[in-house]
Amino acid sequence: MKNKTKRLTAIREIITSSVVGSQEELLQLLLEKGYELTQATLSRDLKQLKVAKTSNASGEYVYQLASLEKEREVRATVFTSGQVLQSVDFSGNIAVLHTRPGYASSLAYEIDENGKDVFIGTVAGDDTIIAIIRERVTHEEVMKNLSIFIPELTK
Amino acid sequence: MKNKTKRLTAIREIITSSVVGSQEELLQLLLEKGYELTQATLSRDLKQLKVAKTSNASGEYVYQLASLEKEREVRATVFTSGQVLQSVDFSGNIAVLHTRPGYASSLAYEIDENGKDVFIGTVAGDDTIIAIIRERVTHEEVMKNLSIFIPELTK
DNA sequence: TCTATTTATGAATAAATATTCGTTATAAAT
DNA sequence: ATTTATAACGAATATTTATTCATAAATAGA
Repeated sequence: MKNKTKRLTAIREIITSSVVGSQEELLQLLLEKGYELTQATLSRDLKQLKVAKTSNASGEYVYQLASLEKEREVRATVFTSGQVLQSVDFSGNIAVLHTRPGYASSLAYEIDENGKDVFIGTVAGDDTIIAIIRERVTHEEVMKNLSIFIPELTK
Repeated sequence: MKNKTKRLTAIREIITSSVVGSQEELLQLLLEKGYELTQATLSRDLKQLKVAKTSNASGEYVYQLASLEKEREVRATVFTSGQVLQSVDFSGNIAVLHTRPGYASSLAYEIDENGKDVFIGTVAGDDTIIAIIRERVTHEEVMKNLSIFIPELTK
């Protein structure tokens, strides 16, 4: 059933981009997007997606993706947007990476996760990452490593 | 009403330490602990605490603290469990210290205060500290210095 | 292809949860 | 102290959400 997959994606999009307080409300939004389903199905969908109902700072009830799921969404968005990493410079055993404003932390997180072989650690500001290169690792190796998980460098 | 504060704490404790699938169930656990209240009050408490109802990997419904609240809980635990500093790596005259997320600043502060003999300065991100080692100070000396004020390294 | 099994779904309903309304207690102000 | 406002709460109920039961569609196996 191909429709279900698309519907689940639509549900994710809706609840990440707007405040939805009940299944009836969400159901309405889905209907407007052309998805025909009942509250029973929606309840099952939400369970499967691990959507949580909680309250926000304004004291309203809201549906939201479970924290882990949400992180993954955000990360995926950052990566696919394709303009995050803007430059890489070296000075001895230090690499300085410039990113779009605000993106340094999330990129540094990825580097921490995937670049342990070449870096011993990173510190991120707002648009700059200082990454300390492991001893005896060359700049070429660093670039190669970065290119693995950051498409922009392949160009 | 002093009782409410204690009750809210009890609710937090219960849902972080066990799987609770409904308010009725939670209500029962609270009664066993000596808290007398009705489902109506519990519903209000959960809203105030920003407790979320979601589903876990086993396909059950569970109540859990909202992500931010949860982080705070975890962090409090960390302090008392003595696991802030997680690793120390060196690359030439630079030491990189990894900490639990969010702890880099406070640890860097301690290092600045107590490590002037071995470091000329530090920069902290969220979970990483870059510390620049004074010339002609060995890695051994650095580790010895760190061990003075960070219990984990003594082991 | 034909049968068996799984998956998806809606209608109806059960179960769970939130709110309304009224009351009592607590605190603040004069 | 008396009034006024605020917060806490339960009983009843409205609302919301999950599940049961039945059916149809898709998938797998022979």
